[in-house]
Amino acid sequence: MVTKFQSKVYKLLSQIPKGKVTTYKLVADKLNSKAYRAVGSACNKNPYTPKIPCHRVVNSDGRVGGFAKGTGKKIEMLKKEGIIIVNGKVMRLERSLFRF
DNA sequence: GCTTTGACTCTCG
DNA sequence: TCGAGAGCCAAAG
Repeated sequence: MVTKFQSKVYKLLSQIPKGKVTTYKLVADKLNSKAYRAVGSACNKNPYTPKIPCHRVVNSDGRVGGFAKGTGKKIEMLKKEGIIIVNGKVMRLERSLFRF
C-alpha cells in the first residue's frame, strides 16, 4: 500500500537527477514535516524500485545511512554516479546536494 | 486503537 | 571530536 505521505516522498525523489543526492531532512522539510524517519521507511518500502532512486538519499551529516540491499551496495551505486564516498560518508556533500 | 519500531536529527557531556 | 540520550513523525503489528 502506498500512503499519501509516501507518494509525496517518491515524487520528490524522482526529481533527483543522476549524480546528485539529497538528505532525509530536506525531503521531510519539503513536505512541511519533521518525519525524517518516516521518509526513510517510505524509501525502504519503495514499491517503485527502478523508478525511485532511493539510493540518492543520505543523512544530513553526509553519512550514507542504510540501504535495504546493504549499505555497501548503496555506496557502489553512488560512486558510479560520480559521488565520492569515503568511510561511508559523502565527500563534498554541499556540492553534490540537490536542492528542490 | 494503542504500542512498537525505524534507511533520522539534534543536543549535551 | 565522539558517543550517548532524547525528540520527532508515520507506518506496521
